[in-house]
Parts: sequence; structure tokens; C-alpha cells
Amino acid sequence: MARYIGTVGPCKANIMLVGEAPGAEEDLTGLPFVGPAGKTLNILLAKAGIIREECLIANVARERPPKNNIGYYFHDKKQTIPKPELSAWIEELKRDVETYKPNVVIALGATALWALTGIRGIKSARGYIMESTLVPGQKVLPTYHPQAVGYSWNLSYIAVLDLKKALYHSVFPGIRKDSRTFDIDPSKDAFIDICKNVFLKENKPLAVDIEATKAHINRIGFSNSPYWGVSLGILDGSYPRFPERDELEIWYWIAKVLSSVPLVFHNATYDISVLWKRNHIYCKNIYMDTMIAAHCCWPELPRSLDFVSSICLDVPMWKFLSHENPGFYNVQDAINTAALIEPLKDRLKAHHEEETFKREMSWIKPAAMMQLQGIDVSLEKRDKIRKDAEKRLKEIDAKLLSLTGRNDINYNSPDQIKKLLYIDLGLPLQFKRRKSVKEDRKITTEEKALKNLARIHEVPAYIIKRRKCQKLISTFLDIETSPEGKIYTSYNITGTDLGGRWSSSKSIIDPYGPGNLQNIPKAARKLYIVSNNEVLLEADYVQAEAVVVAYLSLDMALMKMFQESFGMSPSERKKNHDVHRYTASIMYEVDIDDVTSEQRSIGKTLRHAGNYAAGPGVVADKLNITMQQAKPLLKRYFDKNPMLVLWHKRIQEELRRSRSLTNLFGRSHLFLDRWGEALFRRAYSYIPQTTVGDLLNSSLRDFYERYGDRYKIYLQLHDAIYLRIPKKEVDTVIPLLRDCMIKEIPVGQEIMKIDVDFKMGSNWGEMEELDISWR
DNA sequence: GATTTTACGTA
DNA sequence: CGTACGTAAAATCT
Repeated sequence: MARYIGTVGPCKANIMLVGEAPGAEEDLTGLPFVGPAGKTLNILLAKAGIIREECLIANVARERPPKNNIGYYFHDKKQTIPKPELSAWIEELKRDVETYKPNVVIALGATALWALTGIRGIKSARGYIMESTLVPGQKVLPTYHPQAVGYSWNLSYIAVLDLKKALYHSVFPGIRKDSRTFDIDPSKDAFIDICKNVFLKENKPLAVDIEATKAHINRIGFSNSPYWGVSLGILDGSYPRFPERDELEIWYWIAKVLSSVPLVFHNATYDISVLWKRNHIYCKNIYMDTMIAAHCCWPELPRSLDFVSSICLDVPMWKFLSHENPGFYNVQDAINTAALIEPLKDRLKAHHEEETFKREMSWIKPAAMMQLQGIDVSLEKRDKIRKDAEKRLKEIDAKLLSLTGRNDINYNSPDQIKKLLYIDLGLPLQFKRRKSVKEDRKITTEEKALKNLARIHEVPAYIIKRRKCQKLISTFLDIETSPEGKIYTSYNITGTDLGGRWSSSKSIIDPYGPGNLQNIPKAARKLYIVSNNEVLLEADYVQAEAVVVAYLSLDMALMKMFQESFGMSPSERKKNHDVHRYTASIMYEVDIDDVTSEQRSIGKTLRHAGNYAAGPGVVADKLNITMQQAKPLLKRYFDKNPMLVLWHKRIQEELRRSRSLTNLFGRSHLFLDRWGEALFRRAYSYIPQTTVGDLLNSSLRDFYERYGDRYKIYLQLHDAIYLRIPKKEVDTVIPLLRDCMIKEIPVGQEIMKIDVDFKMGSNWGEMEELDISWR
């Protein structure tokens, strides 16, 4: 029989915390939040400056459900129809709230949110002040349940911000009236008057937000202050809202504003791309991108306008309005973007992220240009390569049929492959590597598992081949081009949590092609072609991350080798300044000239694995050897590279001190994960990876600003820039591009430079190395 | 129909 | 216990 646990705490409390249901320790003691979730709650409250003893604490359900499953108290799986006992407890909660009248009720988790407000979905509601429907007039602020925080510790930072907001709201009762004014769908003349006499005359930062369908911009919102905004619908569904002459006049004034006033967007790369593509409007002066600012302030947190507003502003939720009231929604997008300007500026300044912010801002225009420009693919080559791949797939299928005697298996289905391998063929079970020993062992059919099984049976090897072939076809060859015969990508400046690197994904403006252009496999690169009188020119940083690690770990010998080889041609460098031969030569204590190709390959794997503290399992995997063979190899590698071990130790110390690391461009990152090896490894990769990202993207920007009007920047691949240029310009362009890419980066007492190699080809799949010496 | 899981491509 | 990404297809949830 479970014990009843009621509301506890001082009746004059300003804050009331409402959780979900008691657990084992609560049941034992008769008090709420005394188990593991209670401990997490204590930490969160302490960090937010809330004194637990001054709060009322309650749960929605007042008895521990069997198996701690709140679903027990609902009739349905969706947890919308409460059983009588839960309804009775919610009535009790209502009475308690009415009796004690706290200034704010903090809803901890989805169940409390639902009970107090009827809203489902804690993720989108958290951090916003709202009115209770259970007790009208009562102020509620939802955040994550401490148990969810305990499970995924990176939520703790967000929960603490929410609790701080609740603390602020706990000193006064009730919800403040929204005093902002929204000017929705003014007349043409009124709108033009605003453009002329407010936006153009003021010439101060103006937040802009567009709403667009596939083909048209249908609404645009502007705001020049946190208190006022205007939204103008251009289309109503697919119908114009204005006569053609009037619409043209409206666009004339929008263009006039956008081409002169300092602009603020949340994700400018998207908005300016759409404005250019659909209406040939050039947004000249971009003052701030609030998404980029948020990315520089909190790279580890989400960056949607919704989320950033929830942690920076004190405004009501509005995102749910997008369908029912597009004008109201759009104007609030604009107003909240405007409202973010000052808090984000303050934060950037206080945390010394202004340089990083400026750098990311300077990438907007080149990224927008590249995603609008598009990429040529040859449909003939696509068809030919796809045909070959499909033929190969059929051959593999025939082979599998002869081996298994079955043609009813879907080899894309992990479930069916599990059944085939582990039941029908009786092969030994293979388990996925667990993140912690506490997790259940999971049966897997991933490539590594199939490789193991391939030693004892023929079938797994063919499944691997089939999967690779299928992936090639479905992701990289089954692609369509736009009406102009091009494919596109979206370059996302804020696309990586660590920062510095861009991500690449399917463009919502031009959704043609495979989407991500940063993971095209070699076999599919041949269909990316340029015309006869042009070439694709590739410039990539040589051993970029390894150079950064050498300087960070103060490995003098390695630094010297990189310095000596700077400016050498690739062929010269290969002779006796090859980092992997060097690694092998110290590993095996042989002269660098006597390193065998096998030793070099081992050196290469170990250099990579060692830099980022990989374990013997990974090394065994990569070298196709056993763990027992990998262990001494790795030990030897670390014995011979003591500076690396020390560097890892220094990173750990730095994390212990501040939980924060700063890369060679001054970009910082807070590491919020739970303390442990996983966090360390993320941290080891942080500085090398983000430094190379910052370096490459800044080089790309420099080339764009200096020569973008003459030469096309075609692709960005993390440590490589591709240009598409006339053949006859190659010799002219190479030194210009190199000059933009070679940068002197101070590291302690040293100046680090990373070398650049060039390749050239008529298609992306067949690039030839250029053996250029720069000395 | 939307979301999560599994697997796999690149730097 | 390398890291970082995005996409397709299946599986699962609603």
C-alpha cells in the first residue's frame, strides 16, 4: 500500500514546486523530492539561488505508482484521461494552490505542466510564464523535471536559467499585462508611411522576419523596438492581398528599407537568400544575426528563436500561433528578434565573445552566395553510375539468394537481418558497444559486427557490400536537379555545437540534390562536373588538426617538422617530412627512410587515435587486429609521445577549473556534460577541430571579399575550399587563394602556420594533385 | 503522419 | 568508450 504524500512547506511561500509523483524514497519517508530526483532538485535550486525550505513542494500524483510509472494513473497511453484517484489529487492540488496563493508555481516536467495548464510538451513550453487553467490567474513557469535533468545532465543549465526566471517572478504576484503593440496588416499607405517616416528616417537597427512558401514571400515583419512591430501579409494563401500596382509599390519600399537600414535577423543566411532569390532584394547592411549571437554565447544550447527568447526575454509563448494567426505570429518573431539585440550584445561583451561573433557574422554573405549559386551535376553520369550500382546490387542479391536460399528478406531491415544471422544461421550474437556498463546489452547488425561474423560465415560480408551499395544509390545517386539543372545545399554557420565548422544540409529554398554536400562519397563525386573550359580547384589544409595538436601539446620535434616542410611541394614533403612516416619511425625506432608502408599505415592510425585518446577497441578495429595486439601498440605510442599525454592532462585540469576551453581564435565553449571520459574526449577534439573550422571559414571569407566578384567559391568541406574557375586562370588564382588561406596563428610563444595543397580536375571524383613548391 | 532508432557517408 | 555532422529506411509511437 503506497503512502499518501501531500504538499509540504511554509504556507506563506512565494514559490510552489510541483513534480510528478512520489518514488521509492518519498514513499518510505512520506516527503516529496527526497530521492535521487530530490538531490538533483537541491543542486538546481542552489544554483538558481532558491532556498528550498522557503518553497512549498508537492506532486501531482500523491501516491507512488507501481514501477514509478505515472501512466498507471491514466486510462489511455497518451496520458490525457486521468483515473479517478488522479483527478481527485489534481483537485487537491487546485485547493492547495488556491489556499497558499504562491506568487509562482514551478511545474517540474510534463505531467505537472499538463495538470496546471492543460498544455502538453514540456520542451516547447518550458521557460515561459503562463497562466494556470486549473487555478485561473495563477502564474506558472514550467521547466524540466529533475529526473530528466539527472538523466541528461546538459539540461541542468537550462533548468537553472528557468528557475532563476521563476525566482525573479516570485517577488510579485500575477502575470504582467503584455503592453506591446502589434500593427498587423496595415493599409498600403500606412505601411509605406512607416517605411518612409520611421524605418528610413530613424536608420537604426531593424529586426526583420519573413515567412515564405516554396515560391513566394507571403508575409514580412519588422520591429525597431521590443515594444512595437508591424507585420504585412503579401499573400493570403495563394491569393495576392493587394492589386499588382500596389504590391509593386510595397516591394519598392521594402527593398529601399532592406538595402539601406542596419538589419537584424534570426538566421540571416536564410532570410537574405530568400529575399534575393524571390525578389532580388539585396540586404546590404546586416547589423546582427541573433541566431549567430546566441551560438557564440551558448554554443552548447539550442538556437531557435523560441528557445533563445525563453532564456533571454520575459515574453509570452507565441510559436503555437503560426497556423491560426500568421500575422500575430510573424510580428512577434520580429519583435522578439528586436528585443534580443541588447541582451545578446551585453552577453557577448561580458563573455568576451565579440570577436567570435564578428567572425561568424562575416561568414553570412559568402555562405548565402554559395547556397544560392548551386552546383552542376551530370545527369548522364548519374544515370550511368546508378545503373552500374544497381547492377552490382542485383549481383549481390543473386549471391545472397544462392547462399541463403531466400529471397524474402529486406536487407535494409535490421530486424530481418538479426533474424537471419542470429536465428536462422545461428551465428553468435554481436552486441553494440555500450556508453556505460549500466545500459542493457543491445544486439546489433552494424558493420563492425558483420565484419566479425564474416570470419566464420560468407553471408555477412555480402550484407556489408549490399548496404554500402544501397546507401550509395539511395542517398547519393537517387537525386533530382532543379529546373535549371542544379543541386543546392544549405550552409549552416551555427550548425555545429562546438562552433567554427559549418554544417551542410538540404536547402528548404532549393530542395534539390542529396542535401548535405559534406559527406559525398568518392564513388558519387564523379557526377559533379564543370564545363570544358573550366576546372575545379581544390585547396586543402595539410594535416590541419595534427598541426594544431602538435602546437598545443608543445611537441617540439613535430612542430619543427611541420615548420621545415612548410612550402614544400607534396612530393618533397613525402620524402622525409611525412608525419605518418615520422610517427612510425619513432614507434619502431627505425630511420625515417626505412619505414615500411605497413608501418606508416599503423603510424597514421595511431596518430589519429592517439590525438583524441581513442581506446584499444577502436585501434583494433581500424587496423583489423585484436584488442590484445592493439593494447601494446597504443601503449608504445603514448610512451613515445609523452607530450600528448601531458596535453590531455592539461585539458582535464582546465576543465576542472572552469569547465571551459578556448580555441586559438578565442572561441569559448562550456562543457556541460557529466564529468567523465566522454566529456574529456569531446574536449580533446574541441580546440583542433574548431580552430581549423574558424581558420578555413575565415580564409573562405577573405577570398570571397577580395575576389568573390571574379572567381566562384564552389564547395566548403571543413578543411578544404573548392573553386570553379576558367582553366586559363588557374596559375593566377592559386597564389591568391593560398595567400588568403595561409594565416599566422599565435600559440603561446610560437606562430603556427598550416600549409595548403592544391588539386585540380574536370570533375570532383578525379582530382589530380598539383606538385607546387613555394620556396 | 510524426518521431525515434539504426546504419552509414564525409572531415 | 576518437570527435563532429546529415540523410534514408525501418521501427515505433500517436
